[in-house]
Amino acid sequence: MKKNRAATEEKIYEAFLSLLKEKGPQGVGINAIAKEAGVSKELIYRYYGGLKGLLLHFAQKGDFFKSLLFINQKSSSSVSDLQHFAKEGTKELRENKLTQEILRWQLLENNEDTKDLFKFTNSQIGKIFAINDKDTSLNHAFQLMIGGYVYFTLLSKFNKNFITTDLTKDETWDNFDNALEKTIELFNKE
Amino acid sequence: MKKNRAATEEKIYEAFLSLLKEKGPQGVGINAIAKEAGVSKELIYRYYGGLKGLLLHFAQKGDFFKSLLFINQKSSSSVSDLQHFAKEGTKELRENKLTQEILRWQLLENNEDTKDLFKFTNSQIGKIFAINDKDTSLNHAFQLMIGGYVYFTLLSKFNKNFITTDLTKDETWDNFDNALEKTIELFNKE
DNA sequence: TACATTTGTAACTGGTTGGTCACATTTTTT
DNA sequence: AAAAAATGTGACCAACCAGTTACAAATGTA
Repeated sequence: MKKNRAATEEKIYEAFLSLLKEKGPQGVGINAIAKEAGVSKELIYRYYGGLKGLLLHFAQKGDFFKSLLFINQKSSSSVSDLQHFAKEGTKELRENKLTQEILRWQLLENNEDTKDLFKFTNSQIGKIFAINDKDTSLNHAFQLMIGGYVYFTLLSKFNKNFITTDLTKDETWDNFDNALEKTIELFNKE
Repeated sequence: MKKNRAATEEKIYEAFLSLLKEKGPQGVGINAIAKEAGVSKELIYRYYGGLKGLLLHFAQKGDFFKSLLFINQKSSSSVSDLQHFAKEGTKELRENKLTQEILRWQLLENNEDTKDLFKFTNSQIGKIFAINDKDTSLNHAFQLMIGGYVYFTLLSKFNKNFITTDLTKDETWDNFDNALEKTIELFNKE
């Protein structure tokens, strides 16, 4: 057979991304990655230093959130800016499966292996939604609603509904977007 | 040794509850439960029909949310009622580890075994927070914020922070409560 | 007392996990 | 060409998993 380390490393990394996207945190094990990549698992240890090293590589490369980098240029301040960030952010969140699975991961564990990955993800999330540390009711309400958006997005993978709300309908997400927008507006008016 | 089926069944059930509360969904396996109960795992199959049956028993007995039953008497309508439900609900949610782990579970899977359990849990959550199916901005905003509260509660088990917000401080949760309250107020005023 | 039923345990099956090892083959260097 | 280094594979290990089986001991009943 042909031998090509660079290509093999790429196959392993792509297999990891693919599995994380499809199966979530539970799906990324050494055996599963090796099988998906069609390669001996020994090479994962040799080239990346196991799953731990693979995660570190992932965190440093940081090519989740790729499609969002255009946003975090300006520093938000005005109300319409905040509304814009919110709308763009929620849309992206719903479409980016990889990010969703990392966020799901944070609800399951946080050990030495995942530490760096989560740290970087969080800073990116903060930028996307323009979340600052102002101690205002609006900011707290905003964070709560972003958290809710994340929650419902993750929930929708396995559950059709939250109580009576149908998470599969586009209308539901439009309603959430509008409620978020209106809340910002109301807080700003008073 | 002494033989006592009723006592053994209780030991198994308590072991299950204990493991779910401490270790979460990942912690409740047949072997772990049997070990925790100090009993042969065969008995779990014989008395409950395995994990599936144990979950069914749990769902039917429904003694999570025990401490909340006093709430869901009245049907919410007024603004102050909604605020009251929100405040009591969030407080209870933060204190009830068992409920938290079931909610976490819903983010991981939803199969034939867990179906009934989740169904019952959701109806209880709906009652606690007096969530109805009115198609208003306030209702959507409210649901989003309750979702956020659930998210941050689950997140706080493994993560100290959400972006810059310290989830370990009581003050943070007070801020969330106040923001929730104020949002209801603002929506009602306009 | 003798037999049947219930309660309980321990061992075993077949499968999966993460991790390591010895070996073969290809590529590079001398 | 010969030696050395890099690349890749499959087997192996110990630990775990769910589930089943065979058997022992206690309890109930005839």
